[in-house]
Amino acid sequence: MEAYDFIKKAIIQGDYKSGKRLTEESLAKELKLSRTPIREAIKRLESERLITPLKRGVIVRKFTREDIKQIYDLRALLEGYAAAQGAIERNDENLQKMKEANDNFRKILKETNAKDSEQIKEIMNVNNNFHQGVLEASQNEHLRFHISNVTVLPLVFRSFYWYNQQQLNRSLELHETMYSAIYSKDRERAKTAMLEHIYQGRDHVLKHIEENDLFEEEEKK
Amino acid sequence: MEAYDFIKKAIIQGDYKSGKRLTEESLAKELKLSRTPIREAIKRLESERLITPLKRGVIVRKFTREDIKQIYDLRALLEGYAAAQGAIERNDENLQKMKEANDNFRKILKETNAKDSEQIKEIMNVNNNFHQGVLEASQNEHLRFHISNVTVLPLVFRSFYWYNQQQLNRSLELHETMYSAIYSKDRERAKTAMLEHIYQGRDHVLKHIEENDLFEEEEKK
DNA sequence: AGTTGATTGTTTGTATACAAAGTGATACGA
DNA sequence: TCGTATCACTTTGTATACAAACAATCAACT
Repeated sequence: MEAYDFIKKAIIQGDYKSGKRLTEESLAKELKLSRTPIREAIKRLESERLITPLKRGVIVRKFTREDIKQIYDLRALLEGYAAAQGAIERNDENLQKMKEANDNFRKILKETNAKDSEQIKEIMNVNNNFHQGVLEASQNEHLRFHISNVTVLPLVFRSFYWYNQQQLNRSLELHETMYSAIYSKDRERAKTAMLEHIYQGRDHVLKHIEENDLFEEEEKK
Repeated sequence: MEAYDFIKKAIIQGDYKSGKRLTEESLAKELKLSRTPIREAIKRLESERLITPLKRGVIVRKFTREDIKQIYDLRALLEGYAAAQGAIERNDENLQKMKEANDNFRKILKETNAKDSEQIKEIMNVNNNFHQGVLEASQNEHLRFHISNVTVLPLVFRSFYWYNQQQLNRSLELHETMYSAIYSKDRERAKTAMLEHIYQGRDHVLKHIEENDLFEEEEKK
């Protein structure tokens, strides 16, 4: 369990890069554990598809452009639905959580113009809290589970590092639109804002990896 | 791997019933394996949420009415989207597969009025093939993965056992509507038919378990 | 009688040893 | 030089042993 959390975090944060080979023994040595708990962690990560099985051992999963597009489409579908449902089902606690996240978001953007890594972590955090709030508002545990599997990808996680100030402001704006829509039980407006927010993220990520040529192309035959 | 398949199948088919305690040793004895491969299987099933971890060991997951509703809502969302996308992205191979499934479906319904368990298995099979075809047509691997995790639940799997002839006919009808909609690239009609098909399934399952009082209620405090 | 504590047995967590299977390198022959 | 066979090495798969955590039972004390 400890091993699972450690490896998962390392993958999401990009410490273990795409394509990196993970062998049980080296992980065991690094985490000072035997191979047994490592094996369990690997099996779980495999079924979450964060790692790819080879004929022999596993590597950290590689994502193609096509993957990114598909994943964001899926995310838009799921989170759009969550926003729409949330607008109907939300309770006071949910509203509270969303509001708090947005207040903090605004505070962070106001206080500092410096884009240091501390600020980015805080932004990732409030962004996460807000989405969490929307999800909880939807009152659908299963929806929540599937979204969390879609959101956890390294590229999604790291995307905030490449946002500029204007994009961050737009994000906050959309969060606040969502909040007010969910508050006033406006399904459609909540959904629309969520979709724009997510597509903003998608375009941003795609552009970033295009510009930086971040994809090692898959092997050509 | 072998252990994983075996246990998963047993759960889906209902051989291991909801709430059944699974201990590593007894499974090891039953499958004539050591505990190690059993452990891996259990970890995977846990992350697919087919089993629930206890403080000590695991049990086959119990589903509540609320679970069923949420799962079907999710399935409608995902498969509805798959149908809509499929109507745009489908290729000849996809169409072929869907058509074949439906032809077989019709044949099965025509040939036999007897509702024996052999027929039911065949129907589950063609139904599965058709949905598979729609999924493939959507050309979204990630969508496919998530749907497969939603569809695999015991109650969903077994639902065909309780369909009557009229409901089966209606299912086929909807399949054929979907096929023709996807063939002629009619997004909306494809989606609508899929939604009706899935909600038909949901209402059916809910009614069945209501009538047969299939839920042991969760413990009351 | 009811509550608490100790004891015993069961089940999981972790480590390790050994077998099996894949990978790579080298040497030999065509 | 190229291909192939063999051998050594690495890495995973499985079994098993032991330790730790938990559960259940029973007894003793209030």
